[in-house]
Amino acid sequence: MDIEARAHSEHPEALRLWLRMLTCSQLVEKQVRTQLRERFDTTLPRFDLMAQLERAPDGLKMNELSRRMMVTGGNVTGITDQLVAEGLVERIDVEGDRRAYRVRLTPKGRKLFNEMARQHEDWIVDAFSGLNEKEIGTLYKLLGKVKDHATQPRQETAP
Amino acid sequence: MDIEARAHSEHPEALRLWLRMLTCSQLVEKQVRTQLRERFDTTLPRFDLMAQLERAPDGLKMNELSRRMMVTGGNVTGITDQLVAEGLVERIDVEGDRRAYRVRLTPKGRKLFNEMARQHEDWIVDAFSGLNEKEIGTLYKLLGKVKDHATQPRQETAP
DNA sequence: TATTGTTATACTCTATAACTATA
DNA sequence: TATAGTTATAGAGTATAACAATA
Repeated sequence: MDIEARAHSEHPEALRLWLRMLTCSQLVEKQVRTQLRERFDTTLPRFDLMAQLERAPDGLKMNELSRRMMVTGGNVTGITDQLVAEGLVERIDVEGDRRAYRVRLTPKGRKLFNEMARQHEDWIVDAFSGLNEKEIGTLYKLLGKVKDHATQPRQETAP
Repeated sequence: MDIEARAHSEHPEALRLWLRMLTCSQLVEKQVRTQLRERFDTTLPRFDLMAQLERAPDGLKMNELSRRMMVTGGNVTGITDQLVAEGLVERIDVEGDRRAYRVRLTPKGRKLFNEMARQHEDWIVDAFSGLNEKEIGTLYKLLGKVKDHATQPRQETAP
């Protein structure tokens, strides 16, 4: 097969799929951003950071937050500073490594996050209410394959 | 049923699905943005605008571009200005309405876009290469239902 | 009056790179 | 030297609102 024609136009389905996925994500994301701003005067990255912490009762180190949020460290510092100033999260010293912190929710932060999360879930359930349970499961499973493939360390050439 | 408990925690699958979809989109989008910057010194909104025009040989009016790109008009003006300055798109007067333009690709813009689109397709095919054809089709169909539901005019109350 | 498009502005989010302190 | 985190900076991306021209 002509090497130049390798993948071109053989898989237009993948392209159409991507454009549709992007549209769906943007639709839902816009809705969530707007609601977070209007109802809680906050932003998606701030909500995301608190959501990460909600699942980690002992808190997370900055580099772990950075990895999970898929943004570089400087940004996490900025968002954390805001949330600390509002008393929603706190920095805890790590024993045995005076360079590192763990960031965790304060009781106030946890309470606020729970309120936000409850409404957030409603918005999301509404956004996906065009699907039945089985379809949601199928979508979840297929996206899992996409994620796994994209997350796996690249190994383009033969072993 | 208790109204407060209406949707809460009854559909955690929708929430998990959304978080996974967001992750997938961000993974692919980050990859695309990086490649567009490194290889073509351009950005995703610029690419998106050109992609919209590529499908409209006669060009699109600003408000139509704004709607399709899901951003407000001022931003479209800014991106269009950049692309006009580089000779990639042009503004054409609309007969019968001296307020409006149509924006369309120049031959130079079309040529460049075709090059970008070919590589873009490779990146996308690679991103979804963890799925087989049937799975891509299923995913496409399910996301179509999500999109249709989110796009339909809201009608929360009874008719 | 309503619509098309532009201008001006402000803010969030982001990556990069230089930096400090500690390991 | 390497790592954890911060600071400083610049640019992308966005929404909002006021504005001009035309319908």
